Amino acid sequence: MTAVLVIDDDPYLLRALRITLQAHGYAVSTAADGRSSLLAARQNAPAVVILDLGLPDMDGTSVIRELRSWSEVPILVLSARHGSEDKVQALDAGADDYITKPFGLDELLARLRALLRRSIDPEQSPVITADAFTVDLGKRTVQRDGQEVRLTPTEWHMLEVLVRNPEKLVTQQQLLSEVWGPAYAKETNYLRVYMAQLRRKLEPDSANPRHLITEAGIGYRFRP
Amino acid sequence: MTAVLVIDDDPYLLRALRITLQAHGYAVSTAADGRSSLLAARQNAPAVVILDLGLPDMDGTSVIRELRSWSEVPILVLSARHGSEDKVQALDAGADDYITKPFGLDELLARLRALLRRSIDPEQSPVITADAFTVDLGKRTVQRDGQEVRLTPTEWHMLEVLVRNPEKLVTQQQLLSEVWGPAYAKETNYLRVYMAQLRRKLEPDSANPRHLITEAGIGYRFRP
DNA sequence: GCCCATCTTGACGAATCCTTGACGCCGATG
DNA sequence: CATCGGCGTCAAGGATTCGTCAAGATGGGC
Repeated sequence: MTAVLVIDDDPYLLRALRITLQAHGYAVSTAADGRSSLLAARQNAPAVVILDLGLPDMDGTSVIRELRSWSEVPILVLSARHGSEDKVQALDAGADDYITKPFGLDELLARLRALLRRSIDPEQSPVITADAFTVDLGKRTVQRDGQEVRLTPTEWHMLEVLVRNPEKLVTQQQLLSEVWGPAYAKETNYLRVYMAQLRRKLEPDSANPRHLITEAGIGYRFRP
Repeated sequence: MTAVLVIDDDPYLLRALRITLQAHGYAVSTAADGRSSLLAARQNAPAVVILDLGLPDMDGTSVIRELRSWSEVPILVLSARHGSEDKVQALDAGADDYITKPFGLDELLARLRALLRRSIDPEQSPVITADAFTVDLGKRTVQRDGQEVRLTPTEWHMLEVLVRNPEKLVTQQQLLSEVWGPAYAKETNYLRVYMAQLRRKLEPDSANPRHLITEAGIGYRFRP
Protein backbone atom coordinates (compact mmCIF):
# COMPACT_ATOMS: atom_id res chain seq x y z
CA MET A 1 0.00 0.00 0.00
CA THR A 2 1.27 3.42 -0.90
CA ALA A 3 2.10 5.64 2.05
CA VAL A 4 1.22 9.34 1.88
CA LEU A 5 2.23 11.97 4.39
CA VAL A 6 -0.15 14.93 4.55
CA ILE A 7 1.13 18.09 6.20
CA ASP A 8 -1.53 20.66 6.93
CA ASP A 9 -2.46 22.84 9.87
CA ASP A 10 -6.13 23.06 8.96
CA PRO A 11 -7.79 20.16 10.79
CA TYR A 12 -10.83 20.15 8.53
CA LEU A 13 -8.88 19.95 5.33
CA LEU A 14 -6.60 17.41 6.95
CA ARG A 15 -9.53 15.21 7.82
CA ALA A 16 -11.06 15.53 4.36
CA LEU A 17 -7.78 14.59 2.72
CA ARG A 18 -7.24 11.66 5.04
CA ILE A 19 -10.68 10.22 4.32
CA THR A 20 -10.45 10.73 0.59
CA LEU A 21 -6.96 9.28 0.31
CA GLN A 22 -7.77 6.28 2.46
CA ALA A 23 -10.86 5.65 0.36
CA HIS A 24 -8.56 5.44 -2.65
CA GLY A 25 -6.29 2.91 -1.06
CA TYR A 26 -3.50 5.02 0.35
CA ALA A 27 -2.01 4.66 3.81
CA VAL A 28 -2.15 8.13 5.32
CA SER A 29 -0.07 9.68 8.05
CA THR A 30 -0.42 13.31 9.02
CA ALA A 31 1.41 16.22 10.61
CA ALA A 32 0.24 19.70 11.48
CA ASP A 33 3.46 21.70 11.59
CA GLY A 34 6.86 21.83 10.00
CA ARG A 35 8.93 20.34 12.77
CA SER A 36 6.80 17.27 13.40
CA SER A 37 6.31 16.77 9.68
CA LEU A 38 10.04 16.41 9.12
CA LEU A 39 10.16 13.88 11.92
CA ALA A 40 7.23 11.97 10.47
CA ALA A 41 8.79 11.98 7.02
CA ARG A 42 11.90 10.40 8.46
CA GLN A 43 10.12 7.73 10.39
CA ASN A 44 7.39 6.76 7.96
CA ALA A 45 9.38 7.15 4.77
CA PRO A 46 6.25 7.96 2.75
CA ALA A 47 6.09 7.42 -1.00
CA VAL A 48 4.81 10.95 -1.51
CA VAL A 49 4.31 14.08 0.58
CA ILE A 50 1.40 16.52 0.32
CA LEU A 51 2.45 19.80 1.88
CA ASP A 52 0.22 22.75 2.64
CA LEU A 53 2.19 25.96 2.68
CA GLY A 54 1.58 28.43 5.47
CA LEU A 55 2.36 26.25 8.45
CA PRO A 56 2.46 27.92 11.85
CA ASP A 57 6.08 27.28 12.73
CA MET A 58 8.10 27.14 9.53
CA ASP A 59 8.30 28.72 6.13
CA GLY A 60 6.98 26.43 3.43
CA THR A 61 10.06 26.52 1.26
CA SER A 62 12.18 25.76 4.32
CA VAL A 63 10.25 22.57 4.89
CA ILE A 64 10.79 21.62 1.27
CA ARG A 65 14.49 22.34 1.45
CA GLU A 66 14.94 20.39 4.67
CA LEU A 67 13.14 17.44 3.20
CA ARG A 68 15.12 17.63 0.00
CA SER A 69 18.38 17.73 1.87
CA TRP A 70 18.03 14.04 2.63
CA SER A 71 15.09 12.67 0.68
CA GLU A 72 13.95 12.45 -2.93
CA VAL A 73 10.35 11.83 -2.05
CA PRO A 74 7.92 13.56 -4.46
CA ILE A 75 6.37 16.66 -2.90
CA LEU A 76 3.00 18.05 -3.93
CA VAL A 77 2.36 21.54 -2.60
CA LEU A 78 -1.03 22.95 -1.71
CA SER A 79 -1.34 26.67 -1.32
CA ALA A 80 -3.85 29.46 -1.10
CA ARG A 81 -1.46 31.81 -2.85
CA HIS A 82 -1.85 32.06 -6.60
CA GLY A 83 1.13 34.29 -7.29
CA SER A 84 3.76 33.19 -9.73
CA GLU A 85 6.49 34.01 -7.28
CA ASP A 86 5.26 31.61 -4.65
CA LYS A 87 4.98 28.83 -7.16
CA VAL A 88 8.43 29.42 -8.56
CA GLN A 89 9.92 29.53 -5.07
CA ALA A 90 8.32 26.29 -4.00
CA LEU A 91 9.11 24.45 -7.21
CA ASP A 92 12.70 25.61 -7.28
CA ALA A 93 13.11 24.65 -3.64
CA GLY A 94 12.41 21.09 -4.70
CA ALA A 95 8.66 20.65 -4.92
CA ASP A 96 7.31 18.57 -7.79
CA ASP A 97 3.86 20.04 -8.20
CA TYR A 98 1.85 22.98 -6.95
CA ILE A 99 -1.94 23.26 -6.70
CA THR A 100 -3.79 26.34 -5.57
CA LYS A 101 -6.89 26.30 -3.39
CA PRO A 102 -9.64 25.66 -3.98
CA PHE A 103 -8.83 22.52 -5.89
CA GLY A 104 -10.79 19.51 -7.01
CA LEU A 105 -10.07 16.34 -5.14
CA ASP A 106 -10.05 14.35 -8.35
CA GLU A 107 -7.42 16.68 -9.77
CA LEU A 108 -5.33 16.19 -6.64
CA LEU A 109 -5.65 12.45 -6.96
CA ALA A 110 -4.72 12.55 -10.64
CA ARG A 111 -1.63 14.63 -9.92
CA LEU A 112 -0.74 12.25 -7.13
CA ARG A 113 -0.96 9.34 -9.55
CA ALA A 114 1.22 11.20 -12.04
CA LEU A 115 3.88 11.78 -9.38
CA LEU A 116 3.81 8.21 -8.13
CA ARG A 117 4.02 6.86 -11.66
CA ARG A 118 7.34 8.63 -12.02
CA SER A 119 8.79 7.64 -8.71
CA ILE A 120 8.04 3.95 -8.87
CA ASP A 121 8.58 3.30 -12.56
CA PRO A 122 12.24 4.17 -12.93
CA GLU A 123 12.99 1.56 -10.30
CA GLN A 124 13.43 -1.10 -12.93
CA SER A 125 13.17 -4.03 -10.62
CA PRO A 126 12.62 -2.80 -7.11
CA VAL A 127 13.89 -6.14 -5.92
CA ILE A 128 17.56 -6.43 -5.15
CA THR A 129 19.04 -9.84 -4.51
CA ALA A 130 22.21 -10.58 -2.61
CA ASP A 131 22.14 -14.39 -2.74
CA ALA A 132 21.77 -14.51 1.02
CA PHE A 133 18.81 -12.17 1.24
CA THR A 134 16.39 -10.23 -0.95
CA VAL A 135 15.31 -6.63 -0.56
CA ASP A 136 12.07 -5.41 -2.09
CA LEU A 137 12.27 -1.65 -2.17
CA GLY A 138 8.70 -1.29 -3.40
CA LYS A 139 7.13 -3.42 -0.70
CA ARG A 140 9.69 -2.42 1.90
CA THR A 141 10.34 -6.01 2.86
CA VAL A 142 13.39 -8.20 3.27
CA GLN A 143 13.48 -11.95 2.85
CA ARG A 144 16.07 -14.46 3.90
CA ASP A 145 15.76 -18.15 3.07
CA GLY A 146 12.21 -17.44 1.92
CA GLN A 147 11.39 -16.12 5.38
CA GLU A 148 10.47 -12.51 5.84
CA VAL A 149 12.79 -10.63 8.17
CA ARG A 150 11.37 -7.97 10.40
CA LEU A 151 13.34 -4.74 10.45
CA THR A 152 12.78 -1.70 12.62
CA PRO A 153 12.24 1.60 10.80
CA THR A 154 15.79 2.73 11.40
CA GLU A 155 17.26 -0.58 10.34
CA TRP A 156 15.27 -0.46 7.15
CA HIS A 157 16.16 3.12 6.40
CA MET A 158 19.83 2.40 6.73
CA LEU A 159 19.64 -0.75 4.65
CA GLU A 160 17.72 1.11 1.99
CA VAL A 161 20.39 3.77 1.62
CA LEU A 162 23.05 1.13 1.18
CA VAL A 163 21.05 -1.04 -1.17
CA ARG A 164 20.13 1.87 -3.40
CA ASN A 165 23.83 2.37 -4.07
CA PRO A 166 25.09 -1.09 -4.85
CA GLU A 167 28.86 -1.49 -4.84
CA LYS A 168 29.18 2.15 -3.99
CA LEU A 169 30.86 3.33 -0.88
CA VAL A 170 28.51 5.28 1.37
CA THR A 171 30.36 7.46 3.83
CA GLN A 172 29.47 7.55 7.49
CA GLN A 173 28.36 11.14 7.11
CA GLN A 174 26.07 10.28 4.23
CA LEU A 175 24.47 7.47 6.17
CA LEU A 176 24.07 9.48 9.34
CA SER A 177 22.64 12.48 7.61
CA GLU A 178 20.29 10.33 5.52
CA VAL A 179 18.94 8.30 8.38
CA TRP A 180 19.28 10.48 11.46
CA GLY A 181 19.67 13.95 9.99
CA PRO A 182 22.57 16.25 9.17
CA ALA A 183 23.03 17.18 12.83
CA TYR A 184 24.13 13.67 13.77
CA ALA A 185 27.34 13.61 11.77
CA LYS A 186 29.41 12.72 14.83
CA GLU A 187 27.34 9.84 16.16
CA THR A 188 29.18 7.04 14.44
CA ASN A 189 28.13 4.85 17.35
CA TYR A 190 24.72 4.49 15.79
CA LEU A 191 26.23 3.12 12.64
CA ARG A 192 28.10 0.41 14.49
CA VAL A 193 25.10 -0.61 16.53
CA TYR A 194 22.70 -0.77 13.62
CA MET A 195 25.14 -2.34 11.23
CA ALA A 196 25.58 -5.12 13.77
CA GLN A 197 21.82 -5.52 13.92
CA LEU A 198 21.50 -5.70 10.17
CA ARG A 199 24.28 -8.20 9.84
CA ARG A 200 22.85 -10.41 12.55
CA LYS A 201 19.52 -10.42 10.79
CA LEU A 202 20.74 -10.72 7.22
CA GLU A 203 24.22 -12.17 6.94
CA PRO A 204 24.60 -15.95 7.10
CA ASP A 205 27.82 -15.49 9.07
CA SER A 206 27.57 -12.14 10.75
CA ALA A 207 31.19 -12.32 11.92
CA ASN A 208 32.36 -12.49 8.29
CA PRO A 209 29.96 -10.29 6.40
CA ARG A 210 29.86 -10.79 2.64
CA HIS A 211 27.33 -8.17 1.62
CA LEU A 212 27.45 -5.41 4.19
CA ILE A 213 31.08 -4.44 4.04
CA THR A 214 32.75 -1.94 6.30
CA GLU A 215 35.44 0.35 5.00
CA ALA A 216 37.28 1.32 8.10
CA GLY A 217 37.50 5.04 8.65
CA ILE A 218 35.22 5.89 5.73
CA GLY A 219 31.89 4.15 5.65
CA TYR A 220 30.08 1.06 4.43
CA ARG A 221 29.30 -0.65 1.17
CA PHE A 222 26.60 -3.02 -0.03
CA ARG A 223 27.81 -5.82 -2.28
CA PRO A 224 25.10 -7.89 -4.00
CA MET B 1 21.98 21.80 -23.90
CA THR B 2 18.53 20.60 -22.93
CA ALA B 3 16.20 19.93 -25.82
CA VAL B 4 12.53 20.91 -25.56
CA LEU B 5 9.80 20.04 -28.03
CA VAL B 6 6.92 22.52 -28.06
CA ILE B 7 3.67 21.38 -29.65
CA ASP B 8 1.17 24.13 -30.25
CA ASP B 9 -1.07 25.20 -33.11
CA ASP B 10 -1.15 28.84 -32.09
CA PRO B 11 1.72 30.49 -33.98
CA TYR B 12 1.90 33.47 -31.63
CA LEU B 13 2.11 31.42 -28.47
CA LEU B 14 4.55 29.11 -30.21
CA ARG B 15 6.81 32.00 -31.08
CA ALA B 16 6.62 33.43 -27.58
CA LEU B 17 7.50 30.10 -26.04
CA ARG B 18 10.36 29.54 -28.43
CA ILE B 19 11.92 32.88 -27.68
CA THR B 20 11.50 32.56 -23.93
CA LEU B 21 12.85 29.04 -23.79
CA GLN B 22 15.81 29.83 -25.99
CA ALA B 23 16.57 32.85 -23.85
CA HIS B 24 16.81 30.47 -20.91
CA GLY B 25 19.24 28.17 -22.59
CA TYR B 26 17.03 25.45 -24.01
CA ALA B 27 17.25 24.05 -27.51
CA VAL B 28 13.75 24.34 -28.93
CA SER B 29 12.05 22.39 -31.68
CA THR B 30 8.40 22.89 -32.54
CA ALA B 31 5.42 21.19 -34.09
CA ALA B 32 1.95 22.51 -34.86
CA ASP B 33 -0.15 19.37 -35.02
CA GLY B 34 -0.34 15.90 -33.55
CA ARG B 35 1.02 13.90 -36.44
CA SER B 36 4.13 15.95 -37.05
CA SER B 37 4.74 16.29 -33.33
CA LEU B 38 5.02 12.55 -32.87
CA LEU B 39 7.48 12.46 -35.73
CA ALA B 40 9.48 15.28 -34.22
CA ALA B 41 9.53 13.60 -30.84
CA ARG B 42 11.03 10.50 -32.41
CA GLN B 43 13.66 12.35 -34.37
CA ASN B 44 14.79 14.93 -31.84
CA ALA B 45 14.47 12.83 -28.70
CA PRO B 46 13.75 15.90 -26.59
CA ALA B 47 14.37 15.90 -22.84
CA VAL B 48 10.90 17.28 -22.21
CA VAL B 49 7.72 17.93 -24.23
CA ILE B 50 5.38 20.91 -23.84
CA LEU B 51 2.05 19.99 -25.33
CA ASP B 52 -0.85 22.33 -25.96
CA LEU B 53 -4.15 20.46 -25.99
CA GLY B 54 -6.65 21.25 -28.68
CA LEU B 55 -4.60 20.46 -31.75
CA PRO B 56 -6.39 20.52 -35.09
CA ASP B 57 -5.88 16.92 -36.09
CA MET B 58 -5.72 14.82 -32.96
CA ASP B 59 -7.18 14.60 -29.51
CA GLY B 60 -4.78 15.74 -26.85
CA THR B 61 -4.90 12.58 -24.76
CA SER B 62 -4.31 10.54 -27.89
CA VAL B 63 -1.08 12.39 -28.49
CA ILE B 64 -0.03 11.70 -24.91
CA ARG B 65 -0.89 8.03 -25.19
CA GLU B 66 0.97 7.63 -28.46
CA LEU B 67 4.01 9.30 -27.01
CA ARG B 68 3.83 7.22 -23.88
CA SER B 69 3.60 4.03 -25.86
CA TRP B 70 7.27 4.29 -26.72
CA SER B 71 8.76 7.12 -24.68
CA GLU B 72 9.09 8.10 -21.05
CA VAL B 73 9.83 11.73 -21.81
CA PRO B 74 8.24 14.14 -19.32
CA ILE B 75 5.15 15.86 -20.74
CA LEU B 76 3.90 19.23 -19.60
CA VAL B 77 0.41 20.01 -20.83
CA LEU B 78 -0.93 23.49 -21.61
CA SER B 79 -4.65 23.90 -21.90
CA ALA B 80 -7.38 26.51 -21.99
CA ARG B 81 -9.76 24.14 -20.24
CA HIS B 82 -9.92 24.45 -16.49
CA GLY B 83 -12.24 21.53 -15.83
CA SER B 84 -11.16 18.80 -13.47
CA GLU B 85 -12.11 16.14 -15.97
CA ASP B 86 -9.72 17.37 -18.63
CA LYS B 87 -6.87 17.50 -16.18
CA VAL B 88 -7.56 14.03 -14.85
CA GLN B 89 -7.78 12.65 -18.35
CA ALA B 90 -4.51 14.18 -19.46
CA LEU B 91 -2.63 13.24 -16.32
CA ASP B 92 -3.91 9.69 -16.32
CA ALA B 93 -3.05 9.35 -19.98
CA GLY B 94 0.56 9.90 -19.01
CA ALA B 95 1.13 13.63 -18.71
CA ASP B 96 3.31 14.82 -15.85
CA ASP B 97 1.95 18.30 -15.33
CA TYR B 98 -0.94 20.44 -16.46
CA ILE B 99 -1.12 24.23 -16.60
CA THR B 100 -4.16 26.21 -17.60
CA LYS B 101 -4.06 29.37 -19.66
CA PRO B 102 -3.36 32.05 -19.04
CA PHE B 103 -0.18 31.10 -17.24
CA GLY B 104 2.92 32.98 -16.17
CA LEU B 105 6.03 32.22 -18.12
CA ASP B 106 8.10 32.04 -14.98
CA GLU B 107 5.73 29.44 -13.57
CA LEU B 108 6.07 27.44 -16.76
CA LEU B 109 9.82 27.61 -16.50
CA ALA B 110 9.77 26.59 -12.85
CA ARG B 111 7.59 23.59 -13.60
CA LEU B 112 9.88 22.70 -16.46
CA ARG B 113 12.84 22.74 -14.12
CA ALA B 114 10.96 20.56 -11.63
CA LEU B 115 10.28 17.99 -14.33
CA LEU B 116 13.82 18.00 -15.63
CA ARG B 117 15.23 17.64 -12.15
CA ARG B 118 13.43 14.32 -11.89
CA SER B 119 14.51 12.95 -15.22
CA ILE B 120 18.23 13.32 -14.90
CA ASP B 121 19.28 9.82 -14.06
CA PRO B 122 22.18 9.18 -11.76
CA GLU B 123 25.17 9.47 -14.03
CA GLN B 124 27.55 6.59 -13.98
CA SER B 125 30.79 7.42 -12.34
CA PRO B 126 33.94 8.06 -14.32
CA VAL B 127 36.10 4.94 -14.53
CA ILE B 128 39.81 5.16 -15.15
CA THR B 129 41.54 2.15 -16.60
CA ALA B 130 45.24 1.37 -16.47
CA ASP B 131 45.25 -2.06 -18.13
CA ALA B 132 46.47 -3.65 -14.92
CA PHE B 133 43.78 -2.17 -12.72
CA THR B 134 40.72 0.06 -12.91
CA VAL B 135 39.69 2.86 -10.59
CA ASP B 136 36.06 3.83 -10.12
CA LEU B 137 36.06 7.26 -8.56
CA GLY B 138 32.31 7.33 -7.95
CA LYS B 139 32.04 3.99 -6.21
CA ARG B 140 35.40 4.44 -4.61
CA THR B 141 36.61 1.03 -5.69
CA VAL B 142 39.68 -0.40 -7.34
CA GLN B 143 39.72 -3.63 -9.31
CA ARG B 144 42.61 -5.76 -10.43
CA ASP B 145 42.06 -8.82 -12.59
CA GLY B 146 38.36 -8.43 -11.90
CA GLN B 147 39.05 -8.78 -8.19
CA GLU B 148 38.26 -5.95 -5.89
CA VAL B 149 41.25 -4.52 -4.09
CA ARG B 150 40.78 -3.06 -0.65
CA LEU B 151 42.54 0.19 0.07
CA THR B 152 42.88 2.01 3.36
CA PRO B 153 41.61 5.60 3.47
CA THR B 154 45.07 7.08 3.08
CA GLU B 155 46.01 4.73 0.27
CA TRP B 156 42.84 5.64 -1.56
CA HIS B 157 43.27 9.34 -0.99
CA MET B 158 46.75 9.27 -2.43
CA LEU B 159 45.75 7.15 -5.41
CA GLU B 160 42.85 9.47 -6.08
CA VAL B 161 45.08 12.52 -6.31
CA LEU B 162 47.35 10.79 -8.77
CA VAL B 163 44.57 9.31 -10.87
CA ARG B 164 42.77 12.61 -11.15
CA ASN B 165 45.86 14.01 -12.87
CA PRO B 166 46.72 11.38 -15.44
CA GLU B 167 50.12 11.71 -17.07
CA LYS B 168 50.69 14.78 -14.99
CA LEU B 169 53.50 15.10 -12.54
CA VAL B 170 52.32 15.55 -8.97
CA THR B 171 54.99 16.96 -6.70
CA GLN B 172 55.69 15.51 -3.29
CA GLN B 173 54.48 18.71 -1.69
CA GLN B 174 51.21 18.56 -3.56
CA LEU B 175 50.63 14.99 -2.49
CA LEU B 176 51.58 15.57 1.12
CA SER B 177 49.50 18.67 1.52
CA GLU B 178 46.53 17.11 -0.22
CA VAL B 179 46.50 13.90 1.76
CA TRP B 180 48.07 14.74 5.11
CA GLY B 181 47.68 18.51 5.20
CA PRO B 182 49.91 21.47 4.43
CA ALA B 183 51.88 21.01 7.66
CA TYR B 184 53.38 17.70 6.54
CA ALA B 185 55.42 18.99 3.65
CA LYS B 186 58.62 17.46 5.04
CA GLU B 187 57.36 13.94 5.72
CA THR B 188 58.37 12.40 2.44
CA ASN B 189 58.68 9.16 4.35
CA TYR B 190 54.93 8.76 4.16
CA LEU B 191 55.03 8.95 0.41
CA ARG B 192 57.54 6.15 0.15
CA VAL B 193 55.65 3.92 2.54
CA TYR B 194 52.29 4.41 0.91
CA MET B 195 53.55 4.32 -2.63
CA ALA B 196 55.04 0.94 -1.84
CA GLN B 197 51.70 -0.21 -0.50
CA LEU B 198 49.85 0.97 -3.57
CA ARG B 199 52.31 -0.68 -5.93
CA ARG B 200 52.19 -3.95 -4.05
CA LYS B 201 48.41 -3.94 -4.28
CA LEU B 202 48.05 -2.67 -7.82
CA GLU B 203 51.14 -3.23 -9.95
CA PRO B 204 51.63 -6.67 -11.48
CA ASP B 205 55.35 -6.34 -10.85
CA SER B 206 55.75 -3.95 -7.99
CA ALA B 207 59.52 -3.81 -8.44
CA ASN B 208 59.08 -2.43 -11.97
CA PRO B 209 56.06 -0.19 -11.75
CA ARG B 210 54.40 0.69 -15.04
CA HIS B 211 51.64 2.99 -13.87
CA LEU B 212 52.78 4.57 -10.64
CA ILE B 213 56.01 6.19 -11.72
CA THR B 214 58.60 7.85 -9.53
CA GLU B 215 60.13 11.09 -10.65
CA ALA B 216 63.21 11.16 -8.47
CA GLY B 217 63.53 14.28 -6.39
CA ILE B 218 60.26 15.75 -7.64
CA GLY B 219 57.23 13.59 -7.18
CA TYR B 220 55.11 10.90 -8.76
CA ARG B 221 53.08 10.39 -11.92
CA PHE B 222 50.18 8.18 -12.86
CA ARG B 223 50.38 6.65 -16.34
CA PRO B 224 47.20 4.90 -17.59
C1' DG C 1 -0.64 3.66 34.19
C1' DC C 2 1.73 -0.31 32.20
C1' DC C 3 3.95 -3.02 28.57
C1' DC C 4 6.45 -3.66 24.63
C1' DA C 5 9.35 -2.50 20.78
C1' DT C 6 12.67 0.58 19.60
C1' DC C 7 16.23 3.83 20.16
C1' DT C 8 20.17 5.74 22.75
C1' DT C 9 24.33 5.54 25.43
C1' DG C 10 28.56 3.88 27.38
C1' DA C 11 32.14 0.55 27.98
C1' DC C 12 35.25 -3.11 26.55
C1' DG C 13 38.44 -6.22 23.72
C1' DA C 14 39.50 -6.91 18.89
C1' DA C 15 40.66 -5.55 14.40
C1' DT C 16 42.49 -2.21 11.42
C1' DC C 17 45.23 1.57 10.22
C1' DC C 18 48.93 5.04 10.79
C1' DT C 19 53.36 6.33 12.26
C1' DT C 20 58.12 5.71 13.01
C1' DG C 21 62.70 4.15 12.55
C1' DA C 22 66.15 1.13 10.65
C1' DC C 23 68.25 -1.01 6.75
C1' DG C 24 69.79 -1.94 1.93
C1' DC C 25 69.80 -0.63 -2.86
C1' DC C 26 71.05 2.41 -6.55
C1' DG C 27 72.88 6.22 -9.14
C1' DA C 28 75.38 10.54 -8.79
C1' DT C 29 79.29 12.91 -7.31
C1' DG C 30 83.88 14.02 -6.06
C1' DC D 1 86.62 3.84 -5.26
C1' DA D 2 84.28 5.89 -1.27
C1' DT D 3 80.60 8.82 0.03
C1' DC D 4 76.10 10.67 -0.01
C1' DG D 5 71.24 11.51 -0.87
C1' DG D 6 66.95 9.72 -2.51
C1' DC D 7 64.19 5.70 -2.79
C1' DG D 8 61.98 1.06 -1.60
C1' DT D 9 61.15 -2.30 1.97
C1' DC D 10 59.90 -4.10 6.32
C1' DA D 11 58.07 -4.65 10.86
C1' DA D 12 56.96 -3.09 15.46
C1' DG D 13 54.34 0.06 18.39
C1' DG D 14 50.82 3.12 19.23
C1' DA D 15 46.59 5.32 17.89
C1' DT D 16 42.27 5.00 15.98
C1' DT D 17 38.23 2.68 14.69
C1' DC D 18 35.06 -1.35 14.86
C1' DG D 19 32.05 -4.99 16.71
C1' DT D 20 29.59 -6.39 20.58
C1' DC D 21 26.89 -6.30 24.55
C1' DA D 22 23.80 -4.72 27.87
C1' DA D 23 21.67 -1.40 30.59
C1' DG D 24 18.76 2.80 30.62
C1' DA D 25 15.66 6.11 28.07
C1' DT D 26 11.90 6.90 25.05
C1' DG D 27 7.48 6.65 23.14
C1' DG D 28 3.28 4.53 21.27
C1' DG D 29 -0.62 1.27 22.04
C1' DC D 30 -3.74 -0.85 25.16
